[in-house]
Amino acid sequence: MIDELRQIGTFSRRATASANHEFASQGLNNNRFQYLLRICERPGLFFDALAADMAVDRTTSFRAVQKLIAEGYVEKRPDAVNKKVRRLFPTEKATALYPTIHQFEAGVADRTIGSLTPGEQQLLAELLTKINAQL
Amino acid sequence: MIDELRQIGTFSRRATASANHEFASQGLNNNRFQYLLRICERPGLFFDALAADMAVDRTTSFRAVQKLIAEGYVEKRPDAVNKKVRRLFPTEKATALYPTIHQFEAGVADRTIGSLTPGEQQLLAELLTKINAQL
DNA sequence: TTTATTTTATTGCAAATGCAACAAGGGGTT
DNA sequence: AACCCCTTGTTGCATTTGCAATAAAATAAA
Repeated sequence: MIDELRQIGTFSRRATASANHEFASQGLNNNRFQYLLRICERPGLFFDALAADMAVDRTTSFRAVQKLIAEGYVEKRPDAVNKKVRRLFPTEKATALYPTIHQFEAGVADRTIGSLTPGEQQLLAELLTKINAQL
Repeated sequence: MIDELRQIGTFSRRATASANHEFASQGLNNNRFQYLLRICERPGLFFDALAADMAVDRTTSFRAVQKLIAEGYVEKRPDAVNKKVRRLFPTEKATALYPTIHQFEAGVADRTIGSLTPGEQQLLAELLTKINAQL
């Protein structure tokens, strides 16, 4: 079982490294492409929810998003009712770039998971959901 | 398919984060527990082979191992025939600690992948091998 | 053999990471 | 109300990370 655990790790590192390399020229390396994808897909998300969602360190996530804000990809707006939360929204610049990043991610998914039969893909999804629920 | 890709990522991060936290008190955080496991299991491995094996950056791997050497976990020895390669070996201190780290990793594997039936585990291993071969 | 290319180890440097801590608001209890 | 705990955002600081570059040995090509 340890072997599966390690295979998941190396696969994950290889996949994210390829996207980081791909988007480095646009300042979206260091997993910033990932944060940006999530903010585009769930606008209004706030800092800690984003970090929890991605299962990354709160402060690392915070600073990555701060950089996205500084680069003009994300806008931070105060919540209407809760004075503590700052909601995150993609800018025009981000929504314009979103299809490209999404397509790259879809390409990786297609070249890897797409090599499985539809039945295997379905099965993989179920197995991943099961094991993820244990952590 | 993108969802599976992301599930693999979050699962991987959660799993490695838990081990990093577990062994931080012994200076084996920042994935150093992983490097150490591999060196214990394949003594004589050299720097670049280790990095390629784990699918991590060469220099990051190099410095992590340098720290393991500084902390007395690993010994670096010149190869007999090839003057370029430095082979890595676990010290007494490392071999003494190995069972504990291995057991922790096995525990994570058991609590997650162990929640699947034996048939599902076999299937997961096959699916992971297939998708890993594409990267 | 000589030259070129690849492999392996290593360092410089700027940026990212993550633990610890803090501030301040929210929500619950008494 | 007053009190306490939890949540959310934020910063300080030492360490880690990773791109780029270098040196030197090995291998391939000429």
